[in-house]
Amino acid sequence: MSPEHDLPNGAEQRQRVTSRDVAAAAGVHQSTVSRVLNGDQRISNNTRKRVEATAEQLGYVPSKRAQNLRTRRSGVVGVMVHDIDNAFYLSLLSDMHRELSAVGYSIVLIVDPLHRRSDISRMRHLFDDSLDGMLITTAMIDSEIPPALRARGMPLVLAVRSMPDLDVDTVESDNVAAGREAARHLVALGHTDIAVAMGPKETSTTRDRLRGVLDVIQTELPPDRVMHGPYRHETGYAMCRRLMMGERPPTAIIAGNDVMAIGVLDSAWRTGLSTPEDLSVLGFDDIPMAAWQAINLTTVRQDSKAIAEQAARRLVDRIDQPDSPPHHDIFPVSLTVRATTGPPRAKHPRN
Amino acid sequence: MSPEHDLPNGAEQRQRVTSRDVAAAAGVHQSTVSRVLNGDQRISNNTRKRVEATAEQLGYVPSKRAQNLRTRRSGVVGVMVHDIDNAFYLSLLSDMHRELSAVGYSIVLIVDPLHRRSDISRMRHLFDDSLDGMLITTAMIDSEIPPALRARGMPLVLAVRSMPDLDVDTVESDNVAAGREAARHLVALGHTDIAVAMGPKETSTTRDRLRGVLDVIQTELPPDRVMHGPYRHETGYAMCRRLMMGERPPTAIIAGNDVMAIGVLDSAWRTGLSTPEDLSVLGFDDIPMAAWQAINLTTVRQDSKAIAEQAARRLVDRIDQPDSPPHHDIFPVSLTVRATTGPPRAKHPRN
DNA sequence: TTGTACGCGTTATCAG
DNA sequence: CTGATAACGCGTACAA
Repeated sequence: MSPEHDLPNGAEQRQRVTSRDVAAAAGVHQSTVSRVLNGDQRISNNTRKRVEATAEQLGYVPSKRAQNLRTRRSGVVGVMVHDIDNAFYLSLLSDMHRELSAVGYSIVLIVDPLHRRSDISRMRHLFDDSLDGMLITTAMIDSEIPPALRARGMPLVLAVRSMPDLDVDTVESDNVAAGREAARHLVALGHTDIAVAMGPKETSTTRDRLRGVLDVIQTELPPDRVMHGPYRHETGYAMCRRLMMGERPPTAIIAGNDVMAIGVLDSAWRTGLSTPEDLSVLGFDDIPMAAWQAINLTTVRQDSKAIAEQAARRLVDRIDQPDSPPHHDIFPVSLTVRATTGPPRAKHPRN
Repeated sequence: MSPEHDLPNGAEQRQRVTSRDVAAAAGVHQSTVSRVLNGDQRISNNTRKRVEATAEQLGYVPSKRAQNLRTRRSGVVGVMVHDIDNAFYLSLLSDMHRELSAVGYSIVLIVDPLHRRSDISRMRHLFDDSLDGMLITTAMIDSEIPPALRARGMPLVLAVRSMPDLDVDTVESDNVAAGREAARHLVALGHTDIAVAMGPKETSTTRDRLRGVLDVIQTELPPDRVMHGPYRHETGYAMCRRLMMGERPPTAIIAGNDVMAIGVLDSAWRTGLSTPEDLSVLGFDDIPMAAWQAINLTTVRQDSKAIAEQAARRLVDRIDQPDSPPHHDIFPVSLTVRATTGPPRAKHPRN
């Protein structure tokens, strides 16, 4: 970026109005102006009115930069998300924003690329003092950033995904229960050959949902029935292709989340399979799109709004009370049955 | 939020390491530390090494807050978007983030609620000096914020939507051409009764696309064939319902954007209509979802990546050169024909 | 009720 | 090549 241009050139016309200017114009001291604007009670109504009037008239707005330095707070929290193309993370972001801006915080976006490891050196700016706290939705089991931030004393909340080895405020769904619900539903329908097309092994969501599924199935899944990959549409697409082109395609696929499940559906439909007759498909999250007529996906609902709001509240509390013991909030999930799951077709060789 | 707690209580343990601490430990003056970390050339290799070593060892990170005050720059730009549930705005945000963070800027999210007017008093924080610039994607023809920001000398770029009365950097698609492409396609297929289910009247996108459509149709559309509403899925859904339940349903609907078009499709399919036999549907943007098998929407593509990147570059330039003349970039669009448009069914009364 | 004085942690200018 | 010193614009204890 350009260095500071030396003094009175073009750009300098728009000098800011400072509290000193207001003070001079109102015939009081700068500190009085400061007091008035901070609602100090012991200011006479008279001067308060006068100061407020001249401030208004001069169009004075206090310098956030100076306030930040002085108060050692910035009123800004970072929210770490992945490359954003998942409706779940979007509404999460939006809900967090509503909750945080209501209490005076702004949000800066920290994008943790889904594909490549976010090394700590590229994230130096998280360690300057520009943020009052961080909300992290992209934690992996072995992420380096969260422990590093914690060691630095940065107020921190993990949302959606947890880290077993890190004792910080965490807000997530009961993903083991989610996995169980999913598997129970399919087993109850009569499926015996279920494949799982999950997200990355290193995430707590994947690990927990998978554990829930295995709890119910009660038997190890053969290796070709368990796949892992990024939480993306195209991952689901590719996994479904691989599974259904194989020797003995499964009768049901549990996808890592709705976006992947829709990728699975997209692939299935494109190759002429119909759901649920040829294949049952089930996701997690219940993003709005899952309810659309054209998709109509059976899924295990996760309450993203509750998670977002609770995580935001926990962060605000943590900033105010850095030393209180961490909380771990777990929200319930619920199965929503729609049109992509049904009994498997009676057994006979497909031609 | 909590006031500053008086001194040496709990939270104060984690005092920041300052350049003074480093200076003391390295046996130099604080200003030397500053010079080393800013890569000043006239520092002896000897002391440079020593200072860098002790800085590293003490875990020193320069205070952004102090830098901001001193340099009068924050390295933060605001990006104004609507309540985020449109994939188009999401990828826009993500692309802008990539481009801006590459040159050292952070992004703070400003959410302009889609439903209620964002009055200027609720947006006071845009006028403190915490932002180096603003990228606005939510401009309406009569928005108050952009002119107010401009009057204050805030570097400003309008992306996606323009404001005819405001002479600032603007980056948008050729929406008139987009409207023409849409109408030409349907007319060529033989449609003569086309309805438009557009976005808000007060947006340049709506206004321009509608103008393009009328250019081609060459006749005024009857009032019941033109509808306006927020750019949302449910708006498209409701409009389709109203249109198709009426006396003489149209044979084609041009929707304001893809999200609305998908709402239209959702409604049509839910009531048993099939596309394109009973109804042709066409959108704008070409969001990724439009290409999914389950949707397969004919749409006029808008190059959101190019717009995002160009807008980001323009803003960076504007911040560096506040007084250069504004640019107006217009990107071409292109029709993508998929499965939701076709010839109208031969005329006979529906039963 | 208000003015005085100082410091938040840097960057930048001026000496030496 | 490096040290001393002055801002940047505010909040706040202390004095009056």
